[in-house]
Amino acid sequence: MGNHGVCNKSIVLELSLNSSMVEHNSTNNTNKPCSSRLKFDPSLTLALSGDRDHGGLYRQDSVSGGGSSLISVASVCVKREREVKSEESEKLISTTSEVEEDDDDNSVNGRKKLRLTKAQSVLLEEAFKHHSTLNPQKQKQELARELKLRPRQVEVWFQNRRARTKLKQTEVDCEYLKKCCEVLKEENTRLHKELQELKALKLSTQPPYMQLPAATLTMCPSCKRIGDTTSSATTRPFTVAPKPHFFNPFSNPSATC
DNA sequence: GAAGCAAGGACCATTACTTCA
DNA sequence: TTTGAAGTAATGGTCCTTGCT
Repeated sequence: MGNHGVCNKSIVLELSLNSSMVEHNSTNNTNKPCSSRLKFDPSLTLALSGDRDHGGLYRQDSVSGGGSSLISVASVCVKREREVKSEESEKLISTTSEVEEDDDDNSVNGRKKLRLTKAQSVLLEEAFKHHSTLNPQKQKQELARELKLRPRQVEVWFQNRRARTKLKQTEVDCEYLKKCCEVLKEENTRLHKELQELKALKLSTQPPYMQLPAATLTMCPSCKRIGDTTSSATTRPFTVAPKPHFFNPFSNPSATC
């Protein structure tokens, strides 16, 4: 009953901005790596399952005007038919009767979970180390025969294994980003502190007449001058800087203060 | 060559079952 | 013995590519 999926969504959203996100080396070069899909459509990764009814078959429904359920059910039936056919052929390939007995049990509640043996898991892991995807098809068939499993089971195992790998990597990346964030926060705090100190130092070293409210006397960061002291120094010692020299921190977002 | 369609494969989110503390 | 959490096999949906017509 794990809520891995939900957690994963938020993590993926965070990491979609991170170019270091693990690209699954899709040995099947026909398919795009998953990250390419996630990266540019974070809303998709956040969508709940109910929000996903907008593509493929469902889109066709809206065109035809019929209820989406009708078409989707029909398509599921077609798909199921296809799967049954492939499973039938797979059964012919399968050399063990063990699996077929399980299938009979399945008819009771629709799904019974097979636990892979240690040896099977080890062999699958070994295969996964070599290639994270089953390519070509022959490999799946061979592996299935070797493990005395159905090809579909091998396929599913690889899918789940890839998902697990990705989840682990995502968690690692997430930890790394958290650490980065902490470091940046500390750096930010340090810089703010430093700035305050510099400001205080500046005020204490200025002659008393310079210690006027900032609104009346402001230093221009570009020319480092306070007002126009050269021209009017004799008559008016203190003047507010002319407009171009008046520093407005709000119109200059790059300024730290 | 372009368009439409079906099949197949990969990925994803989710479900449901098993195991274990 | 019960229960909740974690692990994981299995399912269903979507998207994309490929091959055929």
